[in-house]
Amino acid sequence: MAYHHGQLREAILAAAVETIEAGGLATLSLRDLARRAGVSHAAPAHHFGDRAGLLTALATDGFRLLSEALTAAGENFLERGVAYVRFGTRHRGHFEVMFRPDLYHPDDPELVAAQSRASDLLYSGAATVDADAATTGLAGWALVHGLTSLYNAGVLSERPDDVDALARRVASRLVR
Amino acid sequence: MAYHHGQLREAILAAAVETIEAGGLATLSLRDLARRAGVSHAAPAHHFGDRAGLLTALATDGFRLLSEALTAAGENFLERGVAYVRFGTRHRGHFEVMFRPDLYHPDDPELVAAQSRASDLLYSGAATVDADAATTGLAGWALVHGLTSLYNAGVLSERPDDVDALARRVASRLVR
DNA sequence: CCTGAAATCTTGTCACTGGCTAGATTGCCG
DNA sequence: CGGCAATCTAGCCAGTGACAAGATTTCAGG
Repeated sequence: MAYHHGQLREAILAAAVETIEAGGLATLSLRDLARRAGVSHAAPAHHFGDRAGLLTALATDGFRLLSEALTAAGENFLERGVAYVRFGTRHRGHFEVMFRPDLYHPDDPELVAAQSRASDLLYSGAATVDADAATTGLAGWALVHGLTSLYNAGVLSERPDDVDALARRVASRLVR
Repeated sequence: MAYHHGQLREAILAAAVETIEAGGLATLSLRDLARRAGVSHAAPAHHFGDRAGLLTALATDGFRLLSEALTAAGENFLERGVAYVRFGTRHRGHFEVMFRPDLYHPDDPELVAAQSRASDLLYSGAATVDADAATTGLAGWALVHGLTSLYNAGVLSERPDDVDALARRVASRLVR
């Protein structure tokens, strides 16, 4: 067994996402993550500082993944909304942390950069639909964000496996 | 000092809401609530069982308050949406718990009753706007839920004190 | 009034958690 | 190859949720 793990940071982050998706944020324990990675209980602190530091890194990863997903969806406003929902439901672990700034360090430079990049991608495209881009952009964001949250919470009466189709159908109400 | 508190259950619930709104769910501690109420650390367990039990009671109260708010808003679909946002931002403590079933006992009878009552109020009214009431109702719910979540998270660029006006303006995009 | 059962609350304990400090080990750069 | 920084370990502390056993109070029924 090597003294140095080598990829501890990545291993911890991956295990954290897995844990959150399996049992929710409440079951996330730094010590458990350390055990799973086969290191001592204080090893994660070196990479993340504290629990909030770990969640900061996780949220940053999330915003980067979201930017990728939005970019890949193209310029269409509706399709970006669908991509948002797809991202939020496929990466539940990240999504659950990203919009809870009280859990992490909201001033972290890397986080802020990733955040504003994703935000830009969200609002751009609203201008193609409506003159009042600010309101339309916000309405679209709210709709897809709410749909994702409710879907992940498991409170929707209809909860199909095909999230794309659901998102497209619901979001169409806004852009028609 | 009386041995019996008398209103311990209500006192704990009120203190819990206050704590959540002040510092988030992470700072909520049963022992701290007990200290604030002037009772021993094990007293809350008698009323709520465990932490999840306390949050179940809190969520139940939240769904009842939501039903009241929706009823008071009248039959209009848009105004019910505005009332939803107003409720969620004014009762942040309740709202933060209500849609996280992993935190409480989702099968609790009283909770389920309060939940379905609120759900009925949410979806009724959608039929007045659109033929496809299910999709329209879901779109409306998602929009106001997302707007509330984003507002509470503090991630909106525009974050006016007049939440009603913001909600009305944004939600109008859906029902026009 | 009074008595026993039920409700309410206390004290004590346990395992677990996050954070801190001091020190051990390793990789790497000059 | 020597020393320095990065990485990890070991030990400790206060705080937490859950549980068990027992004390106090309330209250209904005789």
